[in-house]
Amino acid sequence: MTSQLDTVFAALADPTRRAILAMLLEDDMAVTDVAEPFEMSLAAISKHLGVLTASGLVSQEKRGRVKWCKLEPDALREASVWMQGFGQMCGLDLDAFERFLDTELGE
Amino acid sequence: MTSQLDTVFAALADPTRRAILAMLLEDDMAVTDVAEPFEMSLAAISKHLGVLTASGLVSQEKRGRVKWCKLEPDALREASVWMQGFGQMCGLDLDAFERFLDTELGE
DNA sequence: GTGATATTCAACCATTTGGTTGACCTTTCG
DNA sequence: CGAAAGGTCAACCAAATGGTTGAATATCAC
Repeated sequence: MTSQLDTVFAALADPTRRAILAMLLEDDMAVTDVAEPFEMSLAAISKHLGVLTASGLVSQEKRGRVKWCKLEPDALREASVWMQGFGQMCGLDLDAFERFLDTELGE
Repeated sequence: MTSQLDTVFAALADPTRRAILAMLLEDDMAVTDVAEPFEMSLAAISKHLGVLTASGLVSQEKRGRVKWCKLEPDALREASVWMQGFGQMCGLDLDAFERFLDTELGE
C-alpha cells in the first residue's frame, strides 16, 4: 500500500528529476529534448520520466514517434497539503487551505 | 553535492518517517516512545530518526540515558519554497495565497 | 556492584535505485 | 525500399535503503 505521498516525495528527492520538472514548467517536451541538457544516457532519463509519470507528476502522450511529456502540477497538491501541517503554517486550517487550492487550481 | 532538498524529500518519502514527524508535532519524545506504536524493532526506528536528523527535520539531544527528539519545522522551508515555486508558475495566485494565510493565521 | 533501561553499533540480508550498454520496435524521411 | 530518429526494454552493475538480529555502551536505580 504505497501511497501517493510516498511516490511523489520520492520522485522529488532526486535533483535530476526536479530539474526535469522545472524544464517542463516552461513547456511540454519530447523525451529526447528533456534528455538533451543532461550528461547521462537517454535510457536513464527515460527511467526518470517513468518515475515521474508513476508518481503522477508528469503525464506522457505518444504522437507519432514522439512521446510528449507534460507537467501535472495537481499531483503536488496532496504533498503540499501534507507539508502545510508543519513549519510556519502550523495551526493552519487545512480544510480552508484545501478549498483555497481548489479555487486557485481550478477543478 | 547532495542538497538539502534531496535529503528532506527523501526523508519525507517514507510513511514511517512521516508518522514520526506527525507524532513529534505534538511534543518532543524519547526514542523508545517514538518506537512504541510501530511494529518494527527499536533499531529500525533509531535508523529512521537518524535519517530525519541528517535531513535536519529532527534534532536529538541526549539528557541522561534518554535521547530526546524534537521537530525542526524550519527544515521544511526550502522544500516548501521549492514546491511553492511550482504553484506560482502554474498560475496559482500568490497574492490570494498570502491573503489566505493572513486570514488563516490571524492578523 | 548488579541489574534493568535507553540507545546505538555491527553484521547481515533482500530489495530498490540510478546508472550503463546493446538490442529492439516504431515512425518518419529521402 | 532503406536508413535515421525517437524511445523503450533487458540485462547487468554498484550503491543505497529498510529491515533484522545480537552484542556493546551508557546511565539510572537498588
